[in-house]
Amino acid sequence: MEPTKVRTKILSQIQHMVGSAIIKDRRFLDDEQLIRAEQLAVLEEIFNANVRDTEIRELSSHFSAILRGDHPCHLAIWGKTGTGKTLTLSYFLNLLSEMCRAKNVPMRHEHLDLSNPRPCFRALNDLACMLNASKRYQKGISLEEMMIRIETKLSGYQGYLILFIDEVDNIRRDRDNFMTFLVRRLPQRIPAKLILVLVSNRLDWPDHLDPRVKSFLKLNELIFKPYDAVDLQHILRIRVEKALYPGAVESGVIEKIAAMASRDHGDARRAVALLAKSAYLAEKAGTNITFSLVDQASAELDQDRYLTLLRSAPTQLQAAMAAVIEALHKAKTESIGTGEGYDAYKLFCKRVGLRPLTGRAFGDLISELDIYSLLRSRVLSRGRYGRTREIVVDLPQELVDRVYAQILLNFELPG
DNA sequence: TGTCCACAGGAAATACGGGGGT
DNA sequence: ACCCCCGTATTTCCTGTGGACA
Repeated sequence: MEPTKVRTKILSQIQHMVGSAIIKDRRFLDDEQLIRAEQLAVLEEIFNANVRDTEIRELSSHFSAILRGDHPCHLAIWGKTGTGKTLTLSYFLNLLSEMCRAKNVPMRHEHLDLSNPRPCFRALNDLACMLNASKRYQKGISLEEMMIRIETKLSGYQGYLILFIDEVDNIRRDRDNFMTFLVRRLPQRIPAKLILVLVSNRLDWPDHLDPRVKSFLKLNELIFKPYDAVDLQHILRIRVEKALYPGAVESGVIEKIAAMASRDHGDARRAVALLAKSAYLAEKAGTNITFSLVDQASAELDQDRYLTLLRSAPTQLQAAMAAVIEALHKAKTESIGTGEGYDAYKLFCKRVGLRPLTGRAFGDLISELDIYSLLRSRVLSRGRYGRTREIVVDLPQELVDRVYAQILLNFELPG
């Protein structure tokens, strides 16, 4: 047999034996693993399917002023997570900067990503780092100093400067300070033509802004609508094509995933995550992706969210959660009050050698857990028996067990 | 109707870890 | 080495409160 034939034969045998292998390139199931260029390539295909058409047209009309030498005003963009704000914008800005270069219009753009919350100081520091105006600091330098460094660095630049600030409302403290700097102070002190692109996922975002800043801020608004089921289908098809072998997906599955995701939030990232999880399950089970696997994947994805959230949570928060679970278990009732929770917490801390916090602080931990929806708490007055928070954990028992086990693991305790 | 429980939750004070300037 | 500044976490201190009970 000639070599190539052997090759083909073996390949086809392997193919046959691993007939269950349905994933061709798993990187395309996880954006984190794609390099920037690939992400943009995927995005381009999505745009080619006329998804996000209106948004891109609006962006173009907003920024076209630059090519004419005008100074467009700032831009506020609103859209929920996973509606492609960040990617669309960076795609667009890259394109724009190419055009500017071709036409000899000086333009630079920077992307400040605040997707995890940070205080004003860190945000400024990050900005400074991006502009090479300063090294990375943890603490210790005054805000004023940081601002001055940024200004000095930019003092020689005369062209357009587009600052793309992602998730602005994630600035926890001193947001007004930060905004005042960007909106009022910076434009006055640097020669560049500054255009801010402020992205947020809350519609009411500008409302709790210092009125003085707000009146100063001339905004153009652009809204990213959540993807609808049809958009999501396009997006998923592209992924399926790149990541899976043909025929791996049973008919109707894409439609189902798209429908589920668009019903929830229209979040493309979650749609892709659901596809990925389904594919992994299918591969493990040695079948194609079926309806029931999608359901299963969806359930597991929900649970994973809680577990990863908890894994990276501060120890005190984990201790509080474990205590609540224990107390609830011992009480044999649906709910417990803050006092019982706190007692259990102190006990738990003693067991794992953790210094217990005050009752006051414990209350805050409970509110935080509530925000993460790991538990539900509401204040309840029991008349002469005082006021307390009624704490309930309304997660499936299986998940509660897994959460508890995970916490014990983190404390390196035997189950 | 008033009392009083068992906390909630705001504000200010304090502790702490880390860095800069000199 | 010293002192001061910063942001963050926690404590301390405090006032407030819905309703069962007398």
